[in-house]
Amino acid sequence: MNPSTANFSPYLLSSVFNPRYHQHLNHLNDMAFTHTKMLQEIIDKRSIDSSSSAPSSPSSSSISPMAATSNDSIQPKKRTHAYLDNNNNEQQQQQQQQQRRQEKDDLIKRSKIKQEEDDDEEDNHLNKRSRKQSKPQQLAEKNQIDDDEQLSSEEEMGEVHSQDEKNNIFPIQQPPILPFSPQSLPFLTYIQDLARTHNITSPASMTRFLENLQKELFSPMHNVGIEVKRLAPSLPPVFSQTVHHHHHPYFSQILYNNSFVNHYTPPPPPPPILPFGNTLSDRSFPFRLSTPKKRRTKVTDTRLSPRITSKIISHEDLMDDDKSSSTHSFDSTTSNHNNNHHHQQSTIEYNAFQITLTSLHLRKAKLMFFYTRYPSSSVLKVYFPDVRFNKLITAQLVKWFSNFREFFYIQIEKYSRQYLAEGIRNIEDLIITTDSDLYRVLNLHYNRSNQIDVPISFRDVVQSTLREFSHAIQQQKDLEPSWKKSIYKIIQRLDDQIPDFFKDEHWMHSI
DNA sequence: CTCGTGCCTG
DNA sequence: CAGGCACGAG
Repeated sequence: MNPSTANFSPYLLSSVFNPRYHQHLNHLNDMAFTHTKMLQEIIDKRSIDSSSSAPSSPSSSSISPMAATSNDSIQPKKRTHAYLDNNNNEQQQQQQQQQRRQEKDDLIKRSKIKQEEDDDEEDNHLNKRSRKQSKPQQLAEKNQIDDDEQLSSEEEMGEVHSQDEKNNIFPIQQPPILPFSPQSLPFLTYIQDLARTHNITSPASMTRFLENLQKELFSPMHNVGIEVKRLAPSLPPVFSQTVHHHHHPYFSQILYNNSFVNHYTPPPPPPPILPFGNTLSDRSFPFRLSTPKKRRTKVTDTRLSPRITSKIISHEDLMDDDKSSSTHSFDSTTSNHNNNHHHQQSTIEYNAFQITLTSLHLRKAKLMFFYTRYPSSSVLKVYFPDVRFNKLITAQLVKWFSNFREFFYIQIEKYSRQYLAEGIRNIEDLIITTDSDLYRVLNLHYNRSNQIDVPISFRDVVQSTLREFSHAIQQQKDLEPSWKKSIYKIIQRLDDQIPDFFKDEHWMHSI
């Protein structure tokens, strides 16, 4: 709106005034949370092993070793992470950290085995319930449920009769979800540490960092899946199920969509630290993405999110497309060890390509908007040849254009009313030039760097749209329920052919 | 019930 | 821009 904002530096715009900056922080927060949780789990597993093999924590509980350890593994979770958890377990934790460095490899194997045991334990309940849980609105809560079940089954595994423990645990299990609650602040610190560890001093290295981070989030899970299968041919379904459930196109999406890179302020020159990344990728359990989210209230909801979620689950194995029944692929791939080979293959293949839309794709899409406001999904597929399309991706792209349109129409309506208010009577007087405010606003939105040849046809479209809106408003059509629909239809016919160079990847990378 | 769309929210 | 949601077609 205000042309003067164009003079602001991108950094100021995005980091200070742009609310998306907060989203970035939240995403990073979540990532940090996940990582911390993973590390914590490793520590926990370690403590389980050490306590069962060596009497290192004798007095902590008189019940049994198992009960003691399961208790340990729960407490840190409640407090969101171990950094804050300097209570009774301090001694034990120090010990654990030392041991962890020394016997990292050993740990992996053991914890994997341990994981299998865990899965065996919770197989029955979890399996049945999650399958039955086809109701979409519950999927959002699935993570929560998983955690709960995880907790309870761990307890059962240790000692079921510890009702007291459960009671103690519950109140803290309901932590606040506020993005910047005191509890989540440490994660910002944590992510900074991560960045420093990865020697991030420039946006370029930041990119690498994010990429590595993503790999660490992805590949280990699959490696785990494979390895475990090797170790235990009779892997219970629930294990893979858990893995699948927490699959993350979404997560990677976050990594890619975030232009955090652009806003990142390099920290002071960091002292070299141990390669931390390996530790991360060493974890050998299916971590849970318990990203706090608003819970659904409606029961009737069957919308995008749940559906997509289920799609993710079913599609990550067969990225390519729909046709196959989701439930089938899900079950067979997860619970059947005869599929070992297949599973590996799909896993590898899955790791091989990008199933994410990058910010580059976004810019490209915006530029395409100059030509077409209503691209069909088939058109999108043609003009994004480097993208591995699945329903998720398609939905996202479609959503992008939907958002583009929204902005487009909102601006035009705004200016339309403005012009009318300024006393314009004759619609023919509404002429859009490249210098028009409206045009500049739109151009700024879809073509920030101004490095594309905006087709003249776009100017025509803007003008036409403006006139349609003005006309409708003038006629007070805007009082009718869905008066914009008819305008939309008209504008939809004005779509142009998209130039072929949009298909060229090289060209795309040049923008 | 699934799926695609549009609105509107954060 | 992405999440959520209501609605309607199939």
